[in-house]
Amino acid sequence: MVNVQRKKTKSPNKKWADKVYQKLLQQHGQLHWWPADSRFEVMVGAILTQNTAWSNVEKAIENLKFADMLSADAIVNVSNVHLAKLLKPSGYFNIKTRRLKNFCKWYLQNGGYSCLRYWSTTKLRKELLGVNGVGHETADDILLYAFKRPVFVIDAYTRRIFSRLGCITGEELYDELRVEFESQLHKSNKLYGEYHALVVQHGKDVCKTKPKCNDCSLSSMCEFD
DNA sequence: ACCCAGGGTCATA
DNA sequence: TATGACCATGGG
Repeated sequence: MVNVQRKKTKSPNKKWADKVYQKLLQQHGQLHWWPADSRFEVMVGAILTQNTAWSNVEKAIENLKFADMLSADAIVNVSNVHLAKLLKPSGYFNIKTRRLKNFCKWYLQNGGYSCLRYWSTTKLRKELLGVNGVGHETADDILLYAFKRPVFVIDAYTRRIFSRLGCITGEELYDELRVEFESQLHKSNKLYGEYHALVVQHGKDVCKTKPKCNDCSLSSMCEFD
């Protein structure tokens, strides 16, 4: 008998994800994400919020609502210049015009939510990533908050906060981090949804500055070795 | 005036 | 695989 798989994964209990969640929840409370009136609005918001402050996205979404354009049919049929005007406050309006149309075409071609809801999470993610303008985070936002799939969303705040805590390096590939969080937490779209909301809220409120997190309530948890 | 925000694509090496 | 340029508004 040669070396039996000595693969015990050094630290079986790297359970920092749950501890940090409890801390964040205690500090910020339930946030009830994603803020939107419909699933489709979630999807639109996920695309418009790319590298953009949410306050600016809200203005663009209000424009779409006021113009009665918050539907896939309306978006694919309107001219690019007109759509770009509505999206203007969210920034990158020319690019986002194309991205939003790309997404809506895909959405309609596949029968909309009533058909897509039956797809597996794996297939949905693969197809979403095939839409030009939809990357990992946008796809997972849509999977989690619009399709209610248990998918943990990774964003810049996640990397910043958890690398400061010493839990991760911050250089990991997107899916590596997603799988790491998902492996530590029970598979629940409610949990993942609240968690991501808390991460963003904490990032905006507390861990704003780059260099260090001095006055951070999580700093007491920096002893994970 | 400067920095950043709830990213992603494309060209290049 | 990995780096850099580019996209553009509004608030601090």
